Amino acid sequence: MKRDQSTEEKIKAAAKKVFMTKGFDGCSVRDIAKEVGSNVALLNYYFRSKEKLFELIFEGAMSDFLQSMIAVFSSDLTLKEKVEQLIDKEFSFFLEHPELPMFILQSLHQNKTDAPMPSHFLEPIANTGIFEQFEKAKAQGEVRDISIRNVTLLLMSNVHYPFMSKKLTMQFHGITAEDFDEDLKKHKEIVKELITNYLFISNTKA
Amino acid sequence: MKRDQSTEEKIKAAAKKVFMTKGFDGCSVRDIAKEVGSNVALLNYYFRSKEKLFELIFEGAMSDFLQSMIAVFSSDLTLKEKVEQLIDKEFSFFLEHPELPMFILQSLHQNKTDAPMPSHFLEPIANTGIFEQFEKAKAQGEVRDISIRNVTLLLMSNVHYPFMSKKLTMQFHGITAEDFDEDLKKHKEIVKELITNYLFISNTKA
DNA sequence: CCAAAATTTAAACAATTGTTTAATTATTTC
DNA sequence: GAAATAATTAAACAATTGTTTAAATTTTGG
Repeated sequence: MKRDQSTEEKIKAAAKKVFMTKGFDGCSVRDIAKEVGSNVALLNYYFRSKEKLFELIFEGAMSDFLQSMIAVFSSDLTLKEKVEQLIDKEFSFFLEHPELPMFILQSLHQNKTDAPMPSHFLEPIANTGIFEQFEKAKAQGEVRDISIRNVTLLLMSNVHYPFMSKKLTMQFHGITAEDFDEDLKKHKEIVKELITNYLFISNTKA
Repeated sequence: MKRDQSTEEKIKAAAKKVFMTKGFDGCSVRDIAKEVGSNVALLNYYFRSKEKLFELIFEGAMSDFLQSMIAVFSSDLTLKEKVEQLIDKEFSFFLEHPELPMFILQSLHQNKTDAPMPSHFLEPIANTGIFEQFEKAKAQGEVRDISIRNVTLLLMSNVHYPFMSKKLTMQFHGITAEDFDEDLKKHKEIVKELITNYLFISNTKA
């Protein structure tokens, strides 16, 4: 029977921190144990292996990653408002979890998780009816003729990439982290205007 | 004295392939040796250590990464033409080196290379006069009032990210690699229109 | 309070890591 | 062609890897 709930949670928190910053290959189980302040064997006592622990962390991260979209989509707003809100919400979310995009994409890239994305991640998004709302707006000529997949790629590019490219951008321009954060704010506003201007046909409210 | 130039090159090629796909932490020197078809000791005979070998590969990758920009910038085109050409060229370049953006950003992210970007990477770009051309166009009202850093972030986001997000996007939409490649082509055209429309004030040719 | 169960630990496991050594093979040089 | 040099190899190095074992400690339940 569980004696102390917080031990398992402490390990998960430590694993999340370490995996997120160093990646699966970039850390050892002893790194995580040190972060917890306890023994290596404890990790395998609660979670059966480094891989199992990672999968757990990854799933949680993926969940967070997608969750931030759902609230916006299931609200009662126009499509244009949803796009604007999505950009706002995603930016403030990633400001608090700046390592998330890199962690997700890198883990997928190196097949650290082979399974296809579980439907319990994707169904909630589909269930918001956002796709139907988009197709309807397109049919009514409120929205440019563009596939939802290309809209997604456009949004993700402009929302995820900046948080992955901090080091590159700072080195490229020779600027400080503070400078970069300023650019980030500006970028958000640019992207909002850029994308809504492009997507939505003027003189109608979608 | 060198007996066979191609041995050193074969190791570099193998190291590039392995590092690019698996990352520094994701592979062992024996993985590379196996790819070469020879002994581990040979790697340290030509390059002193795994780290030194990696730094060499990384620098080459970064050089390629930036090189693709320079040709466009130093050409004799209008700013708008340069932006359009840059997007075209970058896309065809990354179609041939799709792992490059992920490799660069991931390596920087995990401080696999600590050194700041050497000036011999950045100076050639500055020497093309692209920055001056941009500021001039801005002063003449041909270009929207936006910083060059934000333009860069915009371009990089839309050009680099798609190649990093292939797995995520495929899983997210449940599509095949062929589907994704189609989306990529479309994305390029969208981005070209999107960005030029946004940057350049209409009824003038920048 | 005491046995049983759950938790935590230290220690050891074999396998793998990057690197080095020393011996072998191939090439160059005169 | 023989001595010298360069290239390549197999083997071993100590350190680190993920995992397991078995003992110690703590908590639980009667």
